[in-house]
Amino acid sequence: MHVITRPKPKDFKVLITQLQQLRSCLSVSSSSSTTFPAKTDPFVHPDPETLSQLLNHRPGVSQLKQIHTQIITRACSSSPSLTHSLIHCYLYAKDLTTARTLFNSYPLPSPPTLLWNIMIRAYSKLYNCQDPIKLFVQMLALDRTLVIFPDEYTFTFVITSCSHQGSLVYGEIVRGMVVKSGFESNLYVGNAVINLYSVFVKMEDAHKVFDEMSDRDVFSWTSLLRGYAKHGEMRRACEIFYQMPVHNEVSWTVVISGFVGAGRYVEALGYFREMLCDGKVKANEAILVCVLSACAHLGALDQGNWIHSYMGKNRISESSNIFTALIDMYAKCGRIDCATRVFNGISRRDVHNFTSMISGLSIHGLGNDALSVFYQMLAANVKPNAVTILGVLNGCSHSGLVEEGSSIFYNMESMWGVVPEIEHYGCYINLLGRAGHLERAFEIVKRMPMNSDIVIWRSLLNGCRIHRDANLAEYIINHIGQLNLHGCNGGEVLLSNLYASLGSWQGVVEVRKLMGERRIDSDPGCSWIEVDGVVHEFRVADRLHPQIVEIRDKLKEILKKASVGGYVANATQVSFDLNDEEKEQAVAWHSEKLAVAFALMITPTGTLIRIVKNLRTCEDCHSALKVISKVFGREIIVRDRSRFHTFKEGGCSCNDYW
DNA sequence: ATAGGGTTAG
Repeated sequence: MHVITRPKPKDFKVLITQLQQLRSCLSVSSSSSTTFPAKTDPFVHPDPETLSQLLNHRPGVSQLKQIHTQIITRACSSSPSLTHSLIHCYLYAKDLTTARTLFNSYPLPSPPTLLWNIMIRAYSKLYNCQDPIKLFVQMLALDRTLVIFPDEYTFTFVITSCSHQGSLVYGEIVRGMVVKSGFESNLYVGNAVINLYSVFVKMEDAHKVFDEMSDRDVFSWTSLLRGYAKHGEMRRACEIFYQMPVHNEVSWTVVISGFVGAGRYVEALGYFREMLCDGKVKANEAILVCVLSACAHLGALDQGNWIHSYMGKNRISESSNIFTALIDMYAKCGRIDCATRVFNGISRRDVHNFTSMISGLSIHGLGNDALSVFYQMLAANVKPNAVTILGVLNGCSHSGLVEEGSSIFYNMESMWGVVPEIEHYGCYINLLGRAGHLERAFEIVKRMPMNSDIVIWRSLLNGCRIHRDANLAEYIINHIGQLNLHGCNGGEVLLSNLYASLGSWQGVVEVRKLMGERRIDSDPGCSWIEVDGVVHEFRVADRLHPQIVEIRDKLKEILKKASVGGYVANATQVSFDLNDEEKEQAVAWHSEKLAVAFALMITPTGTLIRIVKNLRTCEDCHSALKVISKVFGREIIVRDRSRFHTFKEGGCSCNDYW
């Protein structure tokens, strides 16, 4: 039994006085002033009717407990209507435990359907919780003579709960009952079913239910839309989006986040702009978080800045999510100073805020700062999560902080309860490999509790490449061969790059042949550059950009000047998705070089150039950009897949360690 | 009553 603290009589007096005032205002009962000073002192012993009315005013937790105490001491806790109100109030106050206790002690024979429904709904909001289904099963097991049956509300909540907790099996069982009982024609129930199928990407089923519905609303459309968007089927998603009769904040969010999830950031921003032009829907927090994420991925600083000021003007509340997204955006757009300013302005920082800041410092190669924010976080009693640890380890890795990284890696489970996943191993192995502790790294790979994946091998081989350890590299390649890892995409690219950097052209040719047979493509390289608020996208050997001919000519000219400045083309990391004639040009047409040529072509002399790229910068581009920064007197900031490189006067901020 | 959002190693 739960313990209820006795109320302080004084608090209670205030409450009852308030109620009396309220009654007289509403003139609910003109006689109330005469009934109160009756036989017993109402300040100590309010009657059940007063208690019931007090409950109707949605009291806060402490008042609620006082009323509850009174109900118990006045011996009216067996009153169904008072229990009913109490349960409502405890759920409103988010105290599910007490609500459940009351529910369990509900006077026999059974709580009415309404109470079952609100209990199930309350649990379904907890997401990862089996209780809605357990309750539903209990409800079904009731003696049928009680005439307590699930209704359309029950089904809506139970199915929603199945979607939340990822239980398609239960969902389909419940759906069967829905169909039999005829409740599927109810709009809310039907929508819940569509959503269920969409969450599990069973789009044929979702569509079927949708098509057979007699009436649909924006929820039906949005649930269907979300199914396609989450699955990355953006063509279908857009079709549905344009068929919808109305668009609201949620439908726009689903489309924009769908493009972000599919890595199509330019389109995500395009839809955001369309939403603003459309003018019917104002951006809210959810949409801005998505859009900031798109800006972060693209390095679209101008648009990110615009959104930051838009939030100020439109008084969008600065929630934790927004702070996290802003820090991430500024950090990934190269403005670690702005990210820090946002971070410093947060009064109560949560895990996500800290994590975003730490990861941001790490990609800027500021390992020591990342570590100090991490320690600051621990001092503030904020518990790091799996992502936080990845961020710090990554920071250590970029700055060669082997001892600090090791200490965090070996203590993460005991100190913060974060079990090392393969990502953490990958990060740690990367740290050791880069720092030249190749044997130690390899030992860990062999002792890991899980199978190593291609990322792990790539980290190790990258270490071999940096420290020119051909023996270990060969050994690892043989090892990978035995593990038959060739089947997974990325393995082939890795192998061919490695053979190439070891100078084994025989190996390169073999792998390339294999890739051709299996029709394996490497991820196409892609760079973005924002000029005057417009993001330009360049792909390897791009032919799509409207000014591509000019850009190519400009690039030839640039490389000619660069070679005078000491640049020598280096094709050891050529990707092999090109044919022989294109091969010699392959390095020359890497997307970041095209982007730089474009920037040199259209931006004023001396302007800073900022480029974002989806893959790692190859050695050739890295050395070319160093020379270009000197020859053309430009600072060039490139964010590649793993970190920032600031090219200035012939050098790079990463000190060639990446 | 039912639909939407952030950080994530290389």
